[in-house]
Amino acid sequence: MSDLQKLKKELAKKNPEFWEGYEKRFETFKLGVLLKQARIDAGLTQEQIAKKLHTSKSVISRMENHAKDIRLSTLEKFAKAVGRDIQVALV
Amino acid sequence: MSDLQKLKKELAKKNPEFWEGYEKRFETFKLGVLLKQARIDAGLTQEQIAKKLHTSKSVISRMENHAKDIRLSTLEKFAKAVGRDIQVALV
DNA sequence: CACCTTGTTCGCATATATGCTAACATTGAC
DNA sequence: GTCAATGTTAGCATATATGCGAACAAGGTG
Repeated sequence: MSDLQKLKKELAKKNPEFWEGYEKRFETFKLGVLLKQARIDAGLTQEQIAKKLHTSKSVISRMENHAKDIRLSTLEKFAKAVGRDIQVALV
Repeated sequence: MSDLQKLKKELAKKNPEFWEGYEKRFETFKLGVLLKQARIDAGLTQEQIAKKLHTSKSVISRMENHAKDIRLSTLEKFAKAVGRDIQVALV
């Protein structure tokens, strides 16, 4: 077991409610960062993307911050708006 | 001939009108094939996966046949059940 | 200071995926 | 032929993402 795993386990014991669902939040975080970075790389603001997709900036913000349970079709729309495409793989 | 080509041919034979608007459905089709192949590679039936995920086989069948608007969390559950994980990239 | 841009969050209505059961088709074994 | 295993589809109820407007916060600029 790695040191990180040991630390997690120890902390989970001391403070269960925080570590409940930790991994899930991390995945969300990662994908959100990916989306945000793609948008910034494209040189666009949330509002500009919103306009491209005929929606509002609040929708874009939510996508970047709560991306875990996003639908593939929604993710694809975002990708197109920043001039990219999505690729899904089972690894 | 690739498996995909074989499958296409088989489907075309069974259901000629399937090819109306084929391109529109191709993305869905591809992901469905990916899921099905992953399941078969893992040596599992739809019902066995259903049991792992505490759900029913009809749900699994629908995932493999209408995968376009699947949620990432749902896709991830499927992946775990076949001993894999998902990877999403913007390309 | 006021003002503007950008981004976030909340509440609500709507759209759609998900989960279930039952019926049905197909294939293979006997 | 019957039977069992596997997969597909349809209808319905429920869960949840999506879309929207408004309010709010932070940062920059005059």
